[in-house]
Amino acid sequence: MKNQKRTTIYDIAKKLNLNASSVSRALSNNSNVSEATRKLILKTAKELNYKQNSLASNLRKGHNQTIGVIVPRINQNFFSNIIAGLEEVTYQKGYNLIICQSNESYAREVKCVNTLINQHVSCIIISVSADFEDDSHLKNVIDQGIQLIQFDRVADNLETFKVLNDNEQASMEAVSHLIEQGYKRIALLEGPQNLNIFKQRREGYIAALKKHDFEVLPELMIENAWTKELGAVATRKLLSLPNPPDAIFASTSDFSALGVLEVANKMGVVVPDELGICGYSNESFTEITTPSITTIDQYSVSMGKTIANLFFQEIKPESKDAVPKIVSIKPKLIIRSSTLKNKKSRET
Amino acid sequence: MKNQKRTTIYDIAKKLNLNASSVSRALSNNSNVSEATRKLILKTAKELNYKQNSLASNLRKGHNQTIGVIVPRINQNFFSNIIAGLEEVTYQKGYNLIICQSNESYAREVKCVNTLINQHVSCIIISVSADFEDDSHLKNVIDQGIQLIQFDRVADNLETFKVLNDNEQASMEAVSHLIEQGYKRIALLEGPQNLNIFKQRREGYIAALKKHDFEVLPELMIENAWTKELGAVATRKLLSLPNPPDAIFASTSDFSALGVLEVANKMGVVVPDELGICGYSNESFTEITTPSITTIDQYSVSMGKTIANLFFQEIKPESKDAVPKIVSIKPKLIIRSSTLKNKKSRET
DNA sequence: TTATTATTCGCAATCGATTGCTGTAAAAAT
DNA sequence: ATTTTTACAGCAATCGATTGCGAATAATAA
Repeated sequence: MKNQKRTTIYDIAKKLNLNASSVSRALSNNSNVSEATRKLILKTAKELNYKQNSLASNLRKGHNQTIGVIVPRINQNFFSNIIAGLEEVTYQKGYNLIICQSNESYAREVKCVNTLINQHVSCIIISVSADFEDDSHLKNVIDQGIQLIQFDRVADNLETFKVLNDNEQASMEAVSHLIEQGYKRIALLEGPQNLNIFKQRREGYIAALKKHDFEVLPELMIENAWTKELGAVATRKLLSLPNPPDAIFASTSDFSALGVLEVANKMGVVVPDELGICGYSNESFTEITTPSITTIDQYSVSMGKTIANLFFQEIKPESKDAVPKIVSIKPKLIIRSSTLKNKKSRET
Repeated sequence: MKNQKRTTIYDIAKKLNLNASSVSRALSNNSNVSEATRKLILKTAKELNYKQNSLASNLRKGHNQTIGVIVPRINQNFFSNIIAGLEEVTYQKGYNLIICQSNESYAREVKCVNTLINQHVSCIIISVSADFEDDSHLKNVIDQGIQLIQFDRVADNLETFKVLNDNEQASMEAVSHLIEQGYKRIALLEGPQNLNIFKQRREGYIAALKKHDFEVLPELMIENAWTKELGAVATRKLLSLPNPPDAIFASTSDFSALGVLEVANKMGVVVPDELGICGYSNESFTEITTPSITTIDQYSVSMGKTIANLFFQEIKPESKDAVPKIVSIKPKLIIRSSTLKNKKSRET
């Protein structure tokens, strides 16, 4: 209870008339210690309630069983699942996570990176913030000899390990699905275009339209609509067009899709008959709205595990020259009521 | 890019023909360095891309700007919000968080605690796991001179700082609300009773019943029903009783309340007319179910901030003898459609 | 000009654990 | 019985930053 100093290997050594080096060896299971003294050391270590000082150990050994993680927001489903997945794997390997959130701020992201560099983490896993500006801070990570893994939102030009969702493919599938359901004018709610993921989703949208010989109409593409509120605003605007859309693909998030749904319900626009809605992320609530919302699952927990395994299997063993690798995970379209225009005809 | 050694204060010192101590002083803004040399040092530090080694610094200074957090599950709404709140405050104070999840396992919780002790964190913030056994590992934290703050699920007998929800009060209000709405037979879905929070919620339930001269019926109290699936199972059992309940308080979580709702909908039991439902936690989905679910908001993000502030304001300034303090936060009953039996009569 | 004070900087110990090297004693081989 | 090998433990340097103390220089006062 007192703030007295913690017991060190020297305390143990002194008590046993040994040298600290022997204590260290005994505790780290190195050879060069007789079985008798090892047992003695372990016993007194327990008696004195010895706890290793990882700071000293890591300083001396020059490396750290710690991985830094930087995400925009910890309490966003996708990211908290990623972290859960990461933690699952890293824990088993005896590694710890230091977690930071950038709060979608570039300045703060830079600070987080620097803190983690100072901590001598052995790897930084990052998904960049929304107002991402340039990648000099990430370059710095590499320069300092720290492994870097980017996921989901990445700096495209930087050659690092990356774990990505195939956003374009997923987006294309979603829009194709809408087209197949018979929707004719499909609107797109977009996120900030400085983030690669939103660019890709836009491209998937365009690709799907072109593939089916649909026109790409700029007035149906609304930028920066990635909260529930902004989704609602965008929907009101879209539905009041002279020629309104009959489907909305909220490529930004399920939250904006929820905004769309609420406005539609309020305005008496029947979903899915008069308006199809598709979200992105498979947030838990999409399953239980009325109607339930079609969305895209990103396998976030398993993505977290993938990232961690990438580190342990590919990067760590030969930290000298692991070739940066891009792992692409194909998200899955989850089809629910909000886009099943043909449901009735099928059911009968 | 190379794995060459990082620049240290010695490198800077050598380049400028100075001593490392001066470099250290310059970088830490201590006095005893002339303005000229300080500027020179800062300049070359930037040139050489110097990054402090926090391991060395913390080892020498004997303390660590790091706080450890242990939660059962990172990707559970309540906990990820707590963490977000914590991070918000600690970041501003220049502190880092090391986050671990116990996965509801006591053994793993103990390991997490030990890791954090080894890391010499200055504080451990914990919500104990579901199969919590005894508090010796937490006592150990205190013995090692590390501050301990428990929140939500706490070891009652251990005198530490605690930040709690007033579960009993909240539970009582919820049940009272049900009674006022005219429900006559109110069932309770309970969590594991070795966790204080569930005990308190049970007591609130009983207190409310007694207050309104209702009988406490053991057959209406179902233990261990804290997932959606278990909630559904419990509901089926309850509704098939000869004298079934007309309201269910899922005191464990909104997820079990959701299970209740789905079973009711499936069985054609009208909510809220024939069955009232109240959950716990104010998960985001409770707002958008049909009908929306009455629940209890725990102010999780602000609770996280409260915890962090407790550390910085009360504990840190005088680490010698801060008197353990219990902060109780009153959760808020959020009344929604699932318990508004009187809605129609009111509206007319 | 000399004495005193204030600045600025270097020296060296320290935080706690690790590890290559050396020395000694015991065990094994000759 | 002597030599060689092995096992075990100690010595001391090291990781990088911090800090009390003292020395040297510059600035100020007398």
